[in-house]
Amino acid sequence: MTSQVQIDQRVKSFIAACRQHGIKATQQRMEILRELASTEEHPDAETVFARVRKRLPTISLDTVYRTLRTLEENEIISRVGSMRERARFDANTAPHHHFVCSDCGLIGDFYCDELQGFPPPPEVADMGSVDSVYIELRGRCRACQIKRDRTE
Amino acid sequence: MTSQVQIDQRVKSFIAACRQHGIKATQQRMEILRELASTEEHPDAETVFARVRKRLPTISLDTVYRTLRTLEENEIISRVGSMRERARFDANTAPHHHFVCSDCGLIGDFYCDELQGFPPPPEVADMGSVDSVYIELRGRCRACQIKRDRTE
DNA sequence: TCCTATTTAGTAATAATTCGTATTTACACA
DNA sequence: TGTGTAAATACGAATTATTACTAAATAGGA
Ligand SMILES: [Mn+2]
Ligand SMILES: [Mn+2]
Ligand SMILES: [Zn+2]
Ligand SMILES: [Zn+2]
Repeated sequence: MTSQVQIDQRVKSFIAACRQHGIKATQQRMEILRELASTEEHPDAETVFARVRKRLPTISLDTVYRTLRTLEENEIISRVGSMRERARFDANTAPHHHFVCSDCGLIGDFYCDELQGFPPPPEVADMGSVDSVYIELRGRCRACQIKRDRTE
Repeated sequence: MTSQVQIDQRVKSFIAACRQHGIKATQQRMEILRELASTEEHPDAETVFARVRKRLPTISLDTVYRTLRTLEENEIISRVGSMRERARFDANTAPHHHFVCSDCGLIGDFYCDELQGFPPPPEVADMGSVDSVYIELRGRCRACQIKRDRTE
């Protein structure tokens, strides 16, 4: 899927991005990014650690976690799902979706028929069968927008 | 928003649902459901615990967690966000969404322009500003479907 | 070359959730 | 209306992913 040339290219542009963001293009960061860019399986931190360790035997798990966070903050990689927050529960059984404020954690319901009856694209059928659609709109709630405007 | 009568009705139908599912309608379960049905704020386990405790002072946090899981398994309530245990990372920066197998955790990419440019409904604009759309199709991957067919 | 951000190692802290187990309780049925 | 029993609870302890200390070593990059 992803050729060696493409991966090398990605790492190269990462080095440029580091300069832009003012962070160092360390060996560890480059190898962690290379590992992630080489797979489509969306690995977890432990998996990345185990694989990068083959090439950089002294790397620490701590560095992997720290680096993944740094890369995410700089929007070089992303995280699947909404981990690292506690589980939130919902007794509303009507079909609906959520707006989530990424500053304060507010969760609001909204209803949308178009999204509700959305047909899964054919490429998904190849992967498996879908039994539910989870949709989350992420942004900043009114209150947090105001709060943010005041502090800058 | 939700009237006392409606909440009582919900608890009453929960008792019937318990009979259906073959689980016991305990005081704890009823109060936990009542608490969730009384709010639109999608509380976490600790919050439910704190509130239910006012009415059932001897309830344990463990019971709250266990009950929320039971209610979720019986599809009486739902969980906002992902229930995954470890964070998963992604170096694919192209706009895309995910198919997630709830049996084995497989995560696959898919692309869909209609979803991509989807306009947030007006009720969402009242809540705040949206900066990203997170979509996850949940189901069972090919391999897990086969595995499941064999064991039943 | 040299300054300093970053990594390492190794341990400890957190924090959400789950487990072990003795005890209690819901409820089917006698 | 009592009673037996599987299911559920309470409580503390355990687990697990992740983050936080530290001090000393390393290595980017100007
Ligand atoms: Mn909701
Ligand atoms: Mn992806
Ligand atoms: Zn907010
Ligand atoms: Zn699967």
